Amino acid sequence: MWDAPCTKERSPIPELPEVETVRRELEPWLTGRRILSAALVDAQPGPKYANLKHAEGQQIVRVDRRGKFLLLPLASPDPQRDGTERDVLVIHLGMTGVVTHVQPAAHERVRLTLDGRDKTTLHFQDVRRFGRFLLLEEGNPAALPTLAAMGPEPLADDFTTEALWRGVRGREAAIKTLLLSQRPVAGVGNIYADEALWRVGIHPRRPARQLTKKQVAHLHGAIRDVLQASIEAQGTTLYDYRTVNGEVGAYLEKLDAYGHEGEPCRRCGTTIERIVVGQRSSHVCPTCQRPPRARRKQRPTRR
DNA sequence: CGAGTGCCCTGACAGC
DNA sequence: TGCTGTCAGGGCACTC
Repeated sequence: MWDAPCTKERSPIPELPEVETVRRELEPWLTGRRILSAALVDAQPGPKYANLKHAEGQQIVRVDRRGKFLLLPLASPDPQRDGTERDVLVIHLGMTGVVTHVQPAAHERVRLTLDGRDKTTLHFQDVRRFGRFLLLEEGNPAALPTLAAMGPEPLADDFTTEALWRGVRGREAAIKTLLLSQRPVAGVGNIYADEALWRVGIHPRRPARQLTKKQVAHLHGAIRDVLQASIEAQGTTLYDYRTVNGEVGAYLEKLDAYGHEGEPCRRCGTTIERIVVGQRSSHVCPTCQRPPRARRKQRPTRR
């Protein structure tokens, strides 16, 4: 079981599997509902909550997901716009975002009222305000640059080894930094990046251009495996998380690298280290994941 | 354009 | 006890 370093872990950081779980919960609730009102609660207007008023009167057509973004396309009641222009309600959970029909005790940022008979209020709670809840007007995807430049969905058919290879080939940046950019593939966050890299024995700091095509093929498989397994597990683990106060084992036990600093590597027994890559904490086995040669120190500038 | 850095924000926790 | 400092991290603005 876990020693002290892990007991302070909080609820899971929303990555793709968690967001997909939320999407599946929202879909039957929200599909077809009309938004009667949209309002900020404990929040200041700003780009994170842009154009919310435009959602009023519109109908939620679907509940989609793109990477870690929830996308709710809206149908306008205006017949001139219907079918041609579509606004999209965009929700990003950030670190602490929660969408619920239960009134939160604090930190509610956005509230929607919906038509229908039950669960007619949607609350967006976000303690740390890293999340977003905004309306994206069609034709303005540049308002969310990460979404606009996002790579293929990791579990979709177009995420092939070849696609990942194209996304990382020749790049100088550390492979983990590149994965977190969402550009080679969508939805990979800090936890699953560490997990996938551990599985294939690639050091997170290794410049992407140093990877062989075979390594990229393995990485491609590992990303899919890790995310697929997590999605399958989330149905129960995330639910347990919400109901069993303080219970952390079910979630973290599935991970091999993330959160295991100071523990033996499950493959070779070497102590897992925590390092920083691209200003994000990273967990590596120094034996399985051979570090790249230290960068040559720059010569001191002469004077 | 790619790569790197700092910032946002708040609660949990360590240390004194 | 209560204060101060540190940490966590997705996405974005900014610089070079």
